[in-house]
Order: sequence, then C-alpha cells, then structure tokens
Amino acid sequence: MADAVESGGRARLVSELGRVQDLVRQLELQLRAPADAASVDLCRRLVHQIVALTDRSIGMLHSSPDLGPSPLSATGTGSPISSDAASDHHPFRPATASPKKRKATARWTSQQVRVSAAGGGAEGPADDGHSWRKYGQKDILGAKHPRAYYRCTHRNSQNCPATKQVQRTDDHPALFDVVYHGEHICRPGGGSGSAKWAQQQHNPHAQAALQGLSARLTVATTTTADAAAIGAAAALPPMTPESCPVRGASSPWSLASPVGSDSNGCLHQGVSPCPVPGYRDWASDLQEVVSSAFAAVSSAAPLPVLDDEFMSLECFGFDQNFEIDTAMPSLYYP
DNA sequence: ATAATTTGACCTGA
DNA sequence: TCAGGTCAAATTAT
Repeated sequence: MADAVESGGRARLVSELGRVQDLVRQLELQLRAPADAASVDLCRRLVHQIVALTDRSIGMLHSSPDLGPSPLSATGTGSPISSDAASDHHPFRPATASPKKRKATARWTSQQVRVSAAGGGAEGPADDGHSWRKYGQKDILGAKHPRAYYRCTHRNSQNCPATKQVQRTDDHPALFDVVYHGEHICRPGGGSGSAKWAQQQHNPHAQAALQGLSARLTVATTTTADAAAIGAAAALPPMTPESCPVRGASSPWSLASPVGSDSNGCLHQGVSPCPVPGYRDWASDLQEVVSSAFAAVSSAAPLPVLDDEFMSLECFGFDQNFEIDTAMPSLYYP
C-alpha cells in the first residue's frame, strides 16, 4: 500500500514540475514578445503560477526525508529551527500540529521561510511588504541568537492577527528564519480595495507561497542534490536592482514585490514583471533550471507519502484547467 | 506628540 | 518547573 502512495507522491511532484516547466516556457515566450499591457498581465499570471507550483514542490521535498533533509533541517549545527524546533514548527505544517505551547486551539496559517538579510545588512531580513511592530524578544534555549516577535502594525486599528517570528540562524548569521502566523486582514487604503487584493487576502496559502518563494529568491540553502535542483529553480537568480533596473528595488523581494501601498503603510503584494532584456535572459535560465530539476526528480528515489495533514491543510489547490486566456484565478482554497 | 522599540514580568501548555 | 509566547511600562526615535 505504501508503495502505491509513495509512487503517487513522486508522480505528483513530477507532474507539478512539468507544469512549472510549461509555465516557464510560456513566460519566456511572452518575455520575448513586445511588451504591451496584455502580455504584462499574462506574465503576471504566469509568475503567479510558477510561484505557487515551485513553492508547493519545494514543500513536497521538505516533507520528503528520502530525498534528503530539507534545507531547514539539514544544517545539523544546533540551530533551533534546524534541529529541535524543526519538529515543532514544520515549515509547511500549521502551528496547530505543534505539541508546543499556546495557540493550540487556534487555526493559524503558518509558513516558515529562510531569508537573507536585506542588502547583506545585519539588522534583519528584507521587507516582506507588510508593516510589522516588534512586541517582544526572547532568548531561545540552544540558540545563539534571540527570537524576535512581530505583529502587524494594524493589529489594533484593524484587528489584523498576522504575526511573525524572526530568528537569525546559528550557522549563517546573514540568514534569518522567519515564521509567519495568521493572515493579514488589514486593508489597504480607505477605499473598497481591489478585487485582486481581496482575493489574495482570502487565500493565505497563496500569500504565504508568494512570501516564501520571494524570500527564497535570495535564500542560501543547504540542500541535497535533488532539493538543490528545485531550490535553485526558486533561488535563481536573485532579482537584485542590477538585474532588474526598471524597478530599482532595493529589496530582494523584488519578484513578488509590493505593488501597492496605502496610506496606512500596509502594503499588499503582487507580482510585477520586469520587461527588460536581462530579465528575459533570466527567464531562459529559469527554464533551464526547471528542466534540470524536473529531470532530477523524475529519476529520484520514490517519494514517501505526504502526510494527510500536509496535503489537506497546507497545499493550496491548483486549477488544473487553468487557461492563460481566462481570468486571473488559478489558485483556490480547497 | 506620537509611534516604535526594548525589556523584565507574567501567562500558558507540556 | 521550564521554555516559549505575550504584555505593558519605560525608553527611544521620528
């Protein structure tokens, strides 16, 4: 029985990567075409798809010991997240699954990512598009660095429940492990807000996926060969200001960067194309990497069963019938 | 003046 | 009892 499920899991991963490959090809085609409003919009949708699928695929690998330890649990150097805490806060498992502490009854959405310090700075990870207010710091047993606790700035004004925890990794001081809890319900601007914003707000998984993947755009991870191939697909090449001069962004979150800001300073994320020559080359590289990842996973050892909780709670659905020419939604909440 | 951060105390679950 | 998470007063920054 296990074999059937395992091969099913692997087939699922291969299928996901195959779709990523297709999407990247479409993206590359679009990027080679003259940029107009329609193609820009199409690129935006494609990037959305790629972001979601790669994040999901990486999640599968993280939960797959047979494909090697996950980047967040492979360091073995005593990092609280890489060792003890990894079992408490699985990167793609809600906090409710944790045997630890508070919030045991709350149905938090949770997403853990590892991000680099902004611009190589030492203060903390890059801006993730939301405004946060620090409300605590705690020394964690066995960790070299304290953990900082942040809540959404709009917690009081809009009852936004989103929180995050940031902790510098033991082994790579330039890297931070960030765990997001809850979803933002704070609204941008005083108006009714865009439908796109509303949709995203109602899909915390998509939100988390965007944050997760965009974080990994500059993430340095330690991976096994297979995971490295996948990780590379997500991590290559960092969208620095140099590679994306149009945006001139200083944040490594460029690919899934904030596209709007309201008077409250509550940013909402979106995906912006970067229609410059360098970006087109980057798309080619991405396709190449995805292809190699696809090949690597296709020949990988059988993927062990993904636990039901992971599949039911942490995998947002993906519209298999998605067509590029149809309206936006392709991520949906199962 | 207001907002954000710091930090010790307190609370909660294991 | 302990460790992680949160509160809230004091402090600092804007």
